[in-house]
Amino acid sequence: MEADPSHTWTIAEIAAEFGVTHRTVRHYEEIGLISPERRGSTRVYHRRDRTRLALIMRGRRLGFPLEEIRTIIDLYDVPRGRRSQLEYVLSQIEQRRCDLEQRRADLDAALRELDAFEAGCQAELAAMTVR
Amino acid sequence: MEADPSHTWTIAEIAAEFGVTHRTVRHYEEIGLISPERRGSTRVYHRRDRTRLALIMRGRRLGFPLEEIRTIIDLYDVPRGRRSQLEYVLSQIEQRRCDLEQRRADLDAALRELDAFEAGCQAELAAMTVR
DNA sequence: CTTTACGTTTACGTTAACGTCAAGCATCCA
DNA sequence: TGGATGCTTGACGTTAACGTAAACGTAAAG
Repeated sequence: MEADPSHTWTIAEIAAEFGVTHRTVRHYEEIGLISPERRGSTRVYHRRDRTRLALIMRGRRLGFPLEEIRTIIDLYDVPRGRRSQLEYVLSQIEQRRCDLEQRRADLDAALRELDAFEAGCQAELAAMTVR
Repeated sequence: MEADPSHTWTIAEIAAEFGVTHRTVRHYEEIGLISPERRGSTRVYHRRDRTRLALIMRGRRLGFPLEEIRTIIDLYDVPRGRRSQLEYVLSQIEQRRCDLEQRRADLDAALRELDAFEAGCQAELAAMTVR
């Protein structure tokens, strides 16, 4: 929402924005998911940190453990200067895609079952209404 | 895979089939996710238990906590004799659908980002190959 | 008849992901 | 200047989802 690329945020602002406590934000730093700048002892968050936080939160909504989230978002930051590195990243991408598509298959199956179940309930309800 | 509806399974068979330990299966019983028959002190699993286990495992793959999985699969077993019960179930179904669709949105976003990132990497690789 | 295989309960241990104090600086503001 | 506010670092507590070990029953198999 901020256009200025040099804008920074405090831990309170970041926590409020993502709907978590500052303890949570610090926990993510402890395990190396983010690494805000320090001014003195105070943490200063940049856009890069917000980007990573957003990815973390989405990973959480999807139910991924933080360790797995780390491998995912770190993938976007791996240096890709050499061909071997690029090829490694590409292989990891395939890996991730498989995982995500498996999940989507499960999700779609769950949604279809829910639809069928709802239709059944609606039918029952209609039958009750009639009599 | 078993046609006979009266077929039963031991805990070892069930655990092997779903790729978990017997401790896990017992844990699910402890928290009331399944309730196998008892013959003496020995657990006897029926098709109903397998069905629920399958739902549990899918919930796990989707990253749901067991408590949430319970509310989901119990929904399929709520008595729906009275209109009020049916209406409650239908409202719960809507609730679940919202949740699942939010997840699918997140999942699709993640997949699209992955696609874009892969395309970028492929382009980089191609540029390296050319020069 | 005792070993082996499989089952049971009880209970403490472990890991992840934070929650929850406590105690201490820094700064703003009336 | 003296709270109030906001930030910091410990460090112990908690919940979920099992792991793991002990100690015991039972039934088939050699």
